[in-house]
Amino acid sequence: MPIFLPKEPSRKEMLMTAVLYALSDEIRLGIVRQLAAKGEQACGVFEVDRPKSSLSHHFRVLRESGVVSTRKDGKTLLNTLRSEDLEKRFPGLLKAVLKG
Amino acid sequence: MPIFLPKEPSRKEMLMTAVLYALSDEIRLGIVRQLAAKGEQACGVFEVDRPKSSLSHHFRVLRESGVVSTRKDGKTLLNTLRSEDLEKRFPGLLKAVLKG
DNA sequence: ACCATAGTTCGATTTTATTCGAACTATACC
DNA sequence: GGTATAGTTCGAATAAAATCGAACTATGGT
Repeated sequence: MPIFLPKEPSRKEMLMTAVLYALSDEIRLGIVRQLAAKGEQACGVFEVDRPKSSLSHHFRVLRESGVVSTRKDGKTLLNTLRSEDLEKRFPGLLKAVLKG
Repeated sequence: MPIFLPKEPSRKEMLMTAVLYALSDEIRLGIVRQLAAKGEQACGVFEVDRPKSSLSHHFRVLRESGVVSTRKDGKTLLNTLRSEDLEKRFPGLLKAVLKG
């Protein structure tokens, strides 16, 4: 089977509850904060006390909710925060979450 | 056993992840929206397609995270959104959630 | 071709949440 | 005291999430 990155929802498809749920976990929130601080990052750079299969699960939750976008770049997957989409869809939300 | 309303966290004790989690459920988010729109409300006025034991569970999650405060008034429990505490602790968050 | 690296997917297990009925507490009213 | 109302608590069942190792895909380098 080929690798399928789960389809990322369009801006309009983003659900408030799904976004809040994705952000309601310490690990995922940590990832989001780091993406906000450092910009595009590969999955592997996150120092999380979990095996990569677990990390991969958390990235999937972030992607499926629309919080993070992922693109392939050679051997690695580069993740970005969908700040602009989030801001358009849920104005002020991401900023408030990142502040806290 | 006496009825214990779970202790509501102080402003400082509120956790971002717990608040986001509490808000990440359609039923609870509906309750929060209605409280925001109509102010203090008894548990019973919410028209939710769930038995009262389930509703009670959702109110508990809202209370324990700090989103809602509950006071007794005779026979009923009156719930309020802790808007001010939330705004102080997580500026902009509640407003952004209610907009979406 | 071979090996290493990056990350996903699968499958099984464990943990955590939700759900609901039934029993309970507390208050109000007659 | 008895009855009704409001909502909680308990306990058990179900559902959903998280966790992790092992197998896998894809790419890059030698």
